[in-house]
Amino acid sequence: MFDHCLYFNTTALARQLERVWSEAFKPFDLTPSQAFTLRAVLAKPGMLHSELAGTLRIARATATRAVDGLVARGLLERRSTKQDGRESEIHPTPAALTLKDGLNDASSKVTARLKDELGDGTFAGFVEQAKSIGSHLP
Amino acid sequence: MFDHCLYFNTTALARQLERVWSEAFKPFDLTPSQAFTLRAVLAKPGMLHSELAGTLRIARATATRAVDGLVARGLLERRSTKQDGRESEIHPTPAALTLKDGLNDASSKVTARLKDELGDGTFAGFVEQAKSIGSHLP
DNA sequence: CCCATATAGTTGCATAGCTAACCAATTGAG
DNA sequence: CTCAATTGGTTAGCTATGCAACTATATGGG
Repeated sequence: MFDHCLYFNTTALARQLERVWSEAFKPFDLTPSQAFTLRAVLAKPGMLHSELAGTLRIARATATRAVDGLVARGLLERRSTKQDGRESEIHPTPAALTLKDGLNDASSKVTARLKDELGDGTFAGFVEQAKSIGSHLP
Repeated sequence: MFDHCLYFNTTALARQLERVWSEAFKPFDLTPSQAFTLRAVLAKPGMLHSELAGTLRIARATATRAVDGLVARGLLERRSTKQDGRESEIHPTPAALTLKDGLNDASSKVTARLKDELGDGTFAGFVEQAKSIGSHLP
């Protein structure tokens, strides 16, 4: 019925992938959103909220809530900057640091598995196209 | 940072497309989900909830709620079937019938515009790949 | 015929996302 | 220097989605 619809097929695929990545991060008891938020901060400790929103391509409000959740879980903490009283830096706690390699490994593993199952070229080509299409949209 | 991640890029694109299609259906005061639900039922009046869930590739519970919303808006109605007391058919109301062509036109228009902006081959190829990847996932 | 099992749909609870409106701090034009 | 405009972040309120547990109705084996 919506066989040729870009919206329909992309959103449906996104929901399927949500399930696959949920499974991958389940050992850490983190959802994909939480895991990606954490990975972003672990890759650049001290980043600001707006920077996180940009990195994750989500709205600032959503970034606020993602950080709230991980602060409550004891994995992130906020520190206000000296220079600008509006900003606050996001830092991983020691507990988060112990997860860093595991999270990155879990991601690599699921990626490698899918590349294997789908074919390496298909995989990379699709991701490139997704980025290219996104770059043409508002 | 997540430049080569299938999950990340697909979900990010899905969110962008959500915005584009929201705009397309705004004249009808319908969200994309509502519009697609309605289009599915208009294409096959009397379909059952589980069939709708299958068509839209969403969970049955989500289909229940989508129909709830459109029943409240006076666009759909439920009718229990004679044969099986568990089932209920979903039918468009007369109000919904007047929207049918408009909705399908709006979809065609946004699709045509994107095909034009992205290139016809890119568009179709991407959709095919999305379906193919989905078909390899659980 | 009756109970165990299966199926259609619903409900409860939770997550993630958005926009719009807001607060607080900074900046800059006059 | 002061006040208007901007900017970083938060809050409120909404939608869509999922899973798990539930209700109610069939159905089929003994």
